[in-house]
Amino acid sequence: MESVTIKDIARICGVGVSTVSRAMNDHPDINQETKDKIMRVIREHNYIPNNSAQNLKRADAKTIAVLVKGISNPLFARMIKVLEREIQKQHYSLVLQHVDDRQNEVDVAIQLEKEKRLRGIVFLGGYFSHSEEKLKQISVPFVLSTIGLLEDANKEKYASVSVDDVRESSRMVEYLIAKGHRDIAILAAREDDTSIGLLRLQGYYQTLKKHGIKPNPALVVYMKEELGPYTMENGYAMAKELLASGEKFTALFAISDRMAVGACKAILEAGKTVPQDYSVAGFDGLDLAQFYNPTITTIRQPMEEMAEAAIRTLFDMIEQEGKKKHVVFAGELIEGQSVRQI
Amino acid sequence: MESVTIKDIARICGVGVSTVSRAMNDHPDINQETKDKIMRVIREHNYIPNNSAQNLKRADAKTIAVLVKGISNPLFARMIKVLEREIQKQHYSLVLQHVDDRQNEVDVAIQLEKEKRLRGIVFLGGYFSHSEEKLKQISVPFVLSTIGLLEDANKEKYASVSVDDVRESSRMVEYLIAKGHRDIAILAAREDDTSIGLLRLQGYYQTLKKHGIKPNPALVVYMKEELGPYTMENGYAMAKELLASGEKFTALFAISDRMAVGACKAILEAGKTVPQDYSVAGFDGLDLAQFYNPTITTIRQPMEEMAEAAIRTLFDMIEQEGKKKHVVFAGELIEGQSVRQI
DNA sequence: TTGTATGCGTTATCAG
DNA sequence: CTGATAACGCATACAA
Repeated sequence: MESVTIKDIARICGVGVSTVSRAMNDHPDINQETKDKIMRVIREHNYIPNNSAQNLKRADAKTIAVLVKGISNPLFARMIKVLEREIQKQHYSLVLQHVDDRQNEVDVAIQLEKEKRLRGIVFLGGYFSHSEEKLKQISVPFVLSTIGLLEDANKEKYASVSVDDVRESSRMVEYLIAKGHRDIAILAAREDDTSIGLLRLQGYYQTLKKHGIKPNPALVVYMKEELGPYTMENGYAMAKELLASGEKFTALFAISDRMAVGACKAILEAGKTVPQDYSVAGFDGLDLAQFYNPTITTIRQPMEEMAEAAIRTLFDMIEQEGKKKHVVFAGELIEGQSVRQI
Repeated sequence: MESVTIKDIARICGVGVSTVSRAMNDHPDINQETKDKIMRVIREHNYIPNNSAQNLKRADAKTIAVLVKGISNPLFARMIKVLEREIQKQHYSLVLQHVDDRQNEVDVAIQLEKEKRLRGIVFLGGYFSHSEEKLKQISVPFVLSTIGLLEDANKEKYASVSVDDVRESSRMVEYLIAKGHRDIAILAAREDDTSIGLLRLQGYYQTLKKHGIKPNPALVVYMKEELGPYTMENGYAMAKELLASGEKFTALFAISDRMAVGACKAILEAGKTVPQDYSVAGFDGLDLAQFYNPTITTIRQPMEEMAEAAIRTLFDMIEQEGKKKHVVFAGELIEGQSVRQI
């Protein structure tokens, strides 16, 4: 079952390998007849060029890579669709790479850049507090998306597209306060989180402070490490714990929609209802929020627009070594039925 | 920003390239001192071997590929986790490939097999009515999972792991009938579906027939092509249409949990409730079914076990050109709160 | 224990 | 228009 190579094709056709190569790659100076013949033989023999050899040789493959951290994150599915479309439109090819939870996305990027001849990289998700030294190793333009950017990150190295997680989180807490809530619990990320989870928590604290509400540590619940991050399951466990603590609160802000849904289940199991007994708010704007009953009040992140901005920014950087833009999108508060005025 | 190659490392260390290669690949016969030195230089210079060159050269990389069709399918996330773990345990490496909706998964597999030196392939999802000729081109063992296998498929070529979609669908319809329902609507796949969608629909028809219930074509709703397959959105639109038709029914069987949730929303919007006015059943056993309110009665597919069986079967085939097993798992009916006795 | 040389499958650069 | 042939970066048989 040995693979057929370009040499085999050349031999069969009685031509040189370079002619076969020309036929395949639509080179201009080749006799149409020989080309047709070669292409026919290629098809007959199911010949497919070895991609590794191509990558090794080709000066420039016009491919851009999309690295996705957290394949299960439903937010990304929509972004990937957009990226696929736009990249194809620019006649680039796309290589989609899944990054394992344990893997470092920058390492993967560096590796991939050696392997394929990348022109640019889009990072989706992941935590981005990486060393200057590591970042320096990736030599093509890259843009970070939906990643929490801490203040001290070295922003000259790359572009980014995101929402202001502090501000959006704040927006939601403002809303809850405007609805009359003062005892607002939050289902936050892991205590050691340094990414969007931390930013959203900061937004929470800032807004409470602004309104003269003293934060109650008992109302801040951190994610369970042993459960999947941002999942319904985790939100359920967190809310369960919160309710069991007996601490008084009227609103619950979950930093993801999935956690919000999990929390709702915990509340229902406690014999309470949403929003009569507890108001619940989420974050992300997944279809889940809109289809759940009651619909979940949430912050919608404009994923499609963000994906478009990300890829456009990347192409700008590729075509002209432009400065690194940092585009910040505004989220949108979607009022559902899960929050009530008190 | 030119890449550093093995030659550079060799030059810097004052040794030959083969020595560097030996150092990296843990070859036995190499002086520990020179090895240490080489490894230090490698680290200092952030050298990473070019994977394309390795693939081109290496006789055997012990890698197995997992091809996933439909990245947004939440069922697969759990399977992939298992596959990652098991493949690592066998000291193989895993390459996870996303297959676009428009791409043919067999083509992708053939391509990938040329590029990397695959030892085996796991297909997750996708429609599998492929030509004998195409299948023949993939020369390593492969196993299909959670894919609707039609009767006439040539099963000698590959192994498979799945649930019996006809039977499981039938199981649910039996259950609904036992609960006193006779006017059972179904939210099915696209009318031209030839995969699991068709099988589940067959299970529905068979069971109705068995119980002497004449199928009512008005109660069979097909997926909207313009909306994502198996999504909440699609289920919502389908149920909306069904309700608007005015056709009488007491139970609604959606062939995916997400569609079931979408249907619930449509029912609620019509001013009705689940399960008082309409009973709703799903399929898949996602966490969504369990967290929705009411919890959705569904057929749970044992994804983890199926993934384990799939990879074990694959390794069996790799190690000993064994016969192609076709493992069929039983689903489990999970009773939720969305179906009532009438 | 180490270095040199060859080839993996392509593409690109040259002469014909 | 076409065909040798030299890279691409690495692993390995073989020679030292």
